[in-house]
Amino acid sequence: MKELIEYILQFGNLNKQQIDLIKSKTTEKELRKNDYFIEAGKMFNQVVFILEGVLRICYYNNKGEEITKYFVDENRLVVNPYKGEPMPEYIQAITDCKLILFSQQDWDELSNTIVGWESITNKIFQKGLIEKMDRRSSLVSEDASTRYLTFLEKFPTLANRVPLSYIASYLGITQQSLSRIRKNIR
Amino acid sequence: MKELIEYILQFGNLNKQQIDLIKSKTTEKELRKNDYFIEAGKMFNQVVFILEGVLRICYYNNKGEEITKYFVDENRLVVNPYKGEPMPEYIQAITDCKLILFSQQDWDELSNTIVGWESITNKIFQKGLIEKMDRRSSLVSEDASTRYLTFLEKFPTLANRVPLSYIASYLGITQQSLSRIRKNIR
DNA sequence: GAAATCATTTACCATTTGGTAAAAAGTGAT
DNA sequence: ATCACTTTTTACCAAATGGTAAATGATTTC
Repeated sequence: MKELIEYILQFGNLNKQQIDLIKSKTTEKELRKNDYFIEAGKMFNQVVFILEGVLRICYYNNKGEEITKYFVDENRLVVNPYKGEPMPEYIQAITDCKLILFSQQDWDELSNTIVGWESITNKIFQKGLIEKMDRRSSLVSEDASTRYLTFLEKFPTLANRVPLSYIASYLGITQQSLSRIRKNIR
Repeated sequence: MKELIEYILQFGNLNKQQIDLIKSKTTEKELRKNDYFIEAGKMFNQVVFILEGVLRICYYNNKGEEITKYFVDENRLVVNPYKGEPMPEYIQAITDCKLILFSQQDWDELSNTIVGWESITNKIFQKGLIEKMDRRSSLVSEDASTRYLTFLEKFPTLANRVPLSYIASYLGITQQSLSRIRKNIR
């Protein structure tokens, strides 16, 4: 819980009362490895903070291949970018996870009590999007080896606890190619 | 100017007085084809609305190749995602352009007078980012032909007025490859 | 309108990546 | 330890893409 509060305080100041109010809205949830947290087509009306573990966002492309779009690990918030619409993607636990949950409603209604809450949540959301964009941008216009090396830099804690097939589809290559690349790098 | 106001009104309601205030903060600017609007490393403290023409955002990768990261065409706002930091990328006019400009300060200070302005600008910014992400996401995990076809769908007005070399680098392929792909599609 | 310049296509071959399949390595349960 | 199962690596060949260079086409300038 400390981690969550520290995370939020990066984006604005809060007093003890406000922090307690935020805490009072949380629930905890655990996921087992391979559990789906959200299925595509369903509503995702929660805000999620990852205490432990790794989630991935994935979907099926028009050839029916499962594509990993993004990874999210400890001390990050997962916010629904398509508020009010069904999720177009799956959210799956790659490892066992411990999560802190807010209902989207509670999360939004905190702005009725906490002055500046909307500004904080907008900053959080925007920073997340910009970071995601930055990480995905390097996946275009670089060859596969460079993409893998960049992945290792940008997700330093992930390489050893995520199946290679997920990393391969994140990088836009087959797992055979990724295996070859890993061999050449050694 | 009508186009700008219509654009903003998509994100929230404004009365005539507020609209006039917004209008009073604008200046116009024209660019010739190939002019750089912003150079990498310099500050970009403006908000730009494109009345006519096409801009591109580009940079040089670690191999010194010029990479087109994104295109922006008519009736879109260009907002600096790295407020307070120097721009890491160039913004260049691909065609002759007519722009409407706000200084970042004027743009931000409108929230002192217009209730809900911050909410409107956050929505604008977030929608832009989500759209950009959506467009760029399909560039990973699809083969080059599919990427080109997707580009034609997502930027239907651009194919005929943008040099192919820019499109190629946006798609992450050489212009020779793009030329081959275009030949096969015909 | 001709020359010069820039953009696009084509050609050739080298390199990278994909597709299919099998082998090897790792994991978990009994 | 063995078996069943999953993940990762390897191998082989086909297909796609890159790199270099030249030919064609389009645009600008004088």
